[in-house]
Amino acid sequence: MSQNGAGVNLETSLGYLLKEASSALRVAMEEVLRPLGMSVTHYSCLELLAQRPGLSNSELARGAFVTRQSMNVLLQALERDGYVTRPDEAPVGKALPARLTPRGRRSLEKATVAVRSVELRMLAGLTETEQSDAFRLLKSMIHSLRDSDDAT
Amino acid sequence: MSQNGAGVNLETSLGYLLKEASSALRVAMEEVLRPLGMSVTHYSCLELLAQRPGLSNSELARGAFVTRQSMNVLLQALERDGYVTRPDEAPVGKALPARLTPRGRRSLEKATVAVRSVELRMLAGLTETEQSDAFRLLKSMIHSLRDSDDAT
DNA sequence: TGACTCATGTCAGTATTCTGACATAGATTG
DNA sequence: CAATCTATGTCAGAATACTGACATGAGTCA
Repeated sequence: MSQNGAGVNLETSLGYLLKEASSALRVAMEEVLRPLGMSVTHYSCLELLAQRPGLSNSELARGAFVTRQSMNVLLQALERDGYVTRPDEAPVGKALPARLTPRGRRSLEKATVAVRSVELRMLAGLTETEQSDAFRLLKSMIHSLRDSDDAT
Repeated sequence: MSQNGAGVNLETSLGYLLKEASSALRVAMEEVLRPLGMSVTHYSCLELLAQRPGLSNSELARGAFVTRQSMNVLLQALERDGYVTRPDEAPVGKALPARLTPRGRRSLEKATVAVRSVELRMLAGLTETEQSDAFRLLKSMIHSLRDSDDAT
């Protein structure tokens, strides 16, 4: 149409499409989590702790793709409300291993069902083969982006 | 490892991987845009206007995946700083068609080059066929997610 | 025509995330 | 052993995006 020479055509840009897909996923997740009074980061934190008990604040932050400062704010709220517990002293270093309380686990159960339904909906039109293709392609993109993060 | 029954295994979840890829892309874009004093949303707005001159605030918001209120704040700043112009009166309805000024176009040029390099890096490990596969698969996921947005 | 619905621009306040900064614990290195 | 580096937790302030709300213009419909 216009200046297509050095531009990034949004219609054909995989980056743009990636952002669009991620946005659609986030919206869909927020939609099903809102009735449970839970944000996406909130859910991510609980899910991470369920699958990898004892993760520290910084590890949770990396797993949820936010800064450790942001995760700290969330974690303190979750601790205050009794969804998560952390020891008063670090067993080693400064990292405090966090764990779900029974209440946290209970809260997560409903959310997991809701999020699972969203993921299934997203994959509805894809065959098993296409799903593993998508997995492999995304892995490759992530790897390429991270690789030369320093070597800029 | 632990409770894999009804859970969403993060290691094998396409949703999680999608979020990871999108996060990596955002980080990489912020990295190259920061020296230009430009945020991702800022760049998205200019790029959208370059490719589709005359888009309204609401249309730009949808294209950049933010609310129209957020885009309005950005757009007013861009207008104040002389990157964008909007007519005082709407030619039809209330929508004000925005356009890049020469200064906005000049500012975008450098950013486009930077972002293009990120996108190329992301696709470095993929063949042409794999890229169109990724495109098709992402399109399918987006469609599936949007389809039943209302029918919840 | 008049009531209704819908999309838009915009203001205000809230919430969330980020950047900057500091102190501390462990590992590395000379 | 001392210096340095890296990672961590945490506080504070700034930036960014969001929800809520209101008024306005255009289309629909009875």
